[in-house]
Amino acid sequence: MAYRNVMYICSMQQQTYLKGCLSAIVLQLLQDNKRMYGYEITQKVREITAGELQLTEGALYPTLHKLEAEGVLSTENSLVDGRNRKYYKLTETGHQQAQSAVSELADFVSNLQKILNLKPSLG
Amino acid sequence: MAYRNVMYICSMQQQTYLKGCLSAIVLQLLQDNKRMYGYEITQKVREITAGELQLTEGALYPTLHKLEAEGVLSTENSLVDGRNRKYYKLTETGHQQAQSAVSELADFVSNLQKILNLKPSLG
DNA sequence: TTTAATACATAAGAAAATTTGGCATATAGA
DNA sequence: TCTATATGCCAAATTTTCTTATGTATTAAA
Repeated sequence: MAYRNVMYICSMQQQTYLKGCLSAIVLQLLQDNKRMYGYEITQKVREITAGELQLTEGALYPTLHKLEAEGVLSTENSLVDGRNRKYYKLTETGHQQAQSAVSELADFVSNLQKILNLKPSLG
Repeated sequence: MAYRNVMYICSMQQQTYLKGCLSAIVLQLLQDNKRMYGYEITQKVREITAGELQLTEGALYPTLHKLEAEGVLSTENSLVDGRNRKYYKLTETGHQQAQSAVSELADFVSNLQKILNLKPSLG
């Protein structure tokens, strides 16, 4: 059985901050790429963040299933090199949801930065 | 009885993204301000983010208690205008923890931005 | 005197991710 | 050939964390 917990090479703390952002990250990636499969998403995030962020499969797949159940994502299966892949892409309504989720996340990030960059107050 | 749920004027979505960041936000504010009390923290965040982020008391107070129990924060009570205030400040070890937590959060924000700003891939 | 603001606190429940396990195929190395 | 690694999907139990809903109490303004 293969060793799975690659996570420990990442910052434990940053993983904590992921809470709540996972759906938005998935939606953003699916706006940038027409279709992606689960494993590909985990690798993409790892690549973009130079290994600093690692989506766990235990978190990702339930999220994908939930988004599909909500009608935000649709799927199509394909067999590649003898291995199954399940591609996800945004539905029509999914595109709208993705845009609003991503813009809200961007706003949140901007608010976080305001807090982090805050100069010491006098008093 | 006073009306409590001021939260509905904020973005529900952004509140979701808060998950996991609350402690780090508190620690950052306490690095910028020698001491703060709970209610003050909620108002400070509201002020900094122009009302876009609202820390709920139900989330904040347990977090403050947890950080105190961990030895990150210490408290002192004071009576102001007939009302009790519980001031929190960073302990010595708290300062170190605050620094690492905040820098990790900053890294996380930077990673999020990489994901959000990602240009569409070819293919 | 009722409402709103200030100020603390707790408890039940939901939401979301983690942990930990499972299944299966392909490939490279010892 | 045996093993580890990489690829690819999934689910259940648990834990963490926040939301929602209260409770208590003082001050001030309408």
